[in-house]
Amino acid sequence: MLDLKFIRDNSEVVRRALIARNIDNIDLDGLLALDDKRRKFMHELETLRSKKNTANDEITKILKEKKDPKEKIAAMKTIAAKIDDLETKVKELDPQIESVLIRIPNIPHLSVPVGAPDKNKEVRRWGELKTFDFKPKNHIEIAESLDIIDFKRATKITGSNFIVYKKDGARLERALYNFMLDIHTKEHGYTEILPPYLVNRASMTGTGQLPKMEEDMYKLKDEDYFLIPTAEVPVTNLHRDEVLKEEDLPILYTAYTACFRREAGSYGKDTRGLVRVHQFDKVELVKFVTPKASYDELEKLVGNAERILQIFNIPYRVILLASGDLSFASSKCYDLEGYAPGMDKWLEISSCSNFEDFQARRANIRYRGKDGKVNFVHTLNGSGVALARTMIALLENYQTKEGEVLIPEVLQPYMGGQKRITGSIK
RNA sequence: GGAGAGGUGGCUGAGUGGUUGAAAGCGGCGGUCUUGAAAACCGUUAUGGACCGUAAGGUUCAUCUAGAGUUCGAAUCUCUACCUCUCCGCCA
Repeated sequence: MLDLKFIRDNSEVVRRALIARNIDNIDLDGLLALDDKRRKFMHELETLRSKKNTANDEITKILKEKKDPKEKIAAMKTIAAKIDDLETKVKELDPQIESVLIRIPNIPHLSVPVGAPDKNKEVRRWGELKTFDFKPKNHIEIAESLDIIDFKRATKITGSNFIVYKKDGARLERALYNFMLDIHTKEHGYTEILPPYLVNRASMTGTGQLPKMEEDMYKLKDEDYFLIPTAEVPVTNLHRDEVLKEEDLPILYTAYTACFRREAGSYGKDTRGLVRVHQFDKVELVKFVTPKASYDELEKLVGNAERILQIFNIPYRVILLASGDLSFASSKCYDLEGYAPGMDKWLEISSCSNFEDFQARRANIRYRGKDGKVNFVHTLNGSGVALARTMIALLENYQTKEGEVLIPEVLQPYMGGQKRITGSIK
């Protein structure tokens, strides 16, 4: 959420940001008019309240002198009525202002290219595309022939775009997130968190998923709880309504969770296989940092995610997202796209964002500086990395002519020393 | 699910209708002392908004989980919601 005062003082900056994001359903002038109206009421209201407070002090004094304050009290009744009236008016305005304010996205950072997604900029590329002396299969063919993912039965027991991992598929998945968590905690300095997969409305609002994306979330019927679309939500909200200490920053968390997304409206695109599923595993990285450090921390965060792909030797490119492709709460975002030779596609495997104080303001996450002043922290997060699509990249990059899949050396200890997936192992 | 207790500042915790924005302690900051540190002592220390001022600062309003109500006046009384704790029940 942006600061209303900031919007008031920088309305042109906000207007440009909305245009850059190609958002046209925000009535900025309407908001400013409402704000103006509210401030006039507030001024009047505060004057009256001041009068009230003075009069109340006088009544107290009269009572102490054991006299009768009857006249004063009668006079105060009229003022109290006026105050009531104004309070009602302000209370009518507040939700109107709030409903616009909460839908205004974050301002893109100056380094973010302005424009539609075709303005996304590749900032670097790592690794060599693998060449095969046979026609590489896609992950669906591989998974089915090795019997490590059961697409059909997943549809039976739940519905379309769910998957069942089995045998070495399930084992590899488990190895992957264990390995990633170990790298991030032991080598990158993150603290491991295993949060709830259900969160309340305040948490979803705090990180910016609500109210805008409610139709993309799974919601419980009997409680006002949501299935998390990413560990970002519970982990960032860990410090909601808290005042952290500057000397404790940066705080770095990593968490493995399942992620649940309805993907409403995205049917027809990438619906086969593992690319777009309603439930997938992800290891997430979350940072709470001082404003001064946040852009350096973003670069480090991207580096931490890249490290995983480098270890797996998966070729990837780093994409700086243009303003039109930026998620609601983020100021700047890098996507990591890993190459999947079987599909001959670059797949988004990680997304690393700096939210500056946008989430912190919504979720009220602050820190006390060494000078004693309290201010909003900056929050960041990134996937480190998303498992389903990493699984695609691994299966397709590590496949052999014989139809087996080699297990990257670093993962072998996590799979009991096993070196390859042959399909014969139960 | 049943019964009871409770939600107060960065933290612990006092306060049950009238200078209480809120005692005390801890923590933080500044200082005295010290070669330095600790200890001790002294001082200081909520957050947000509006207005005035170049600024230092000043004036003022709000905020004791949230919302509604009673009252001239609410941290304090009433109602509702949410949350926490204790005991009982159920349960992996």
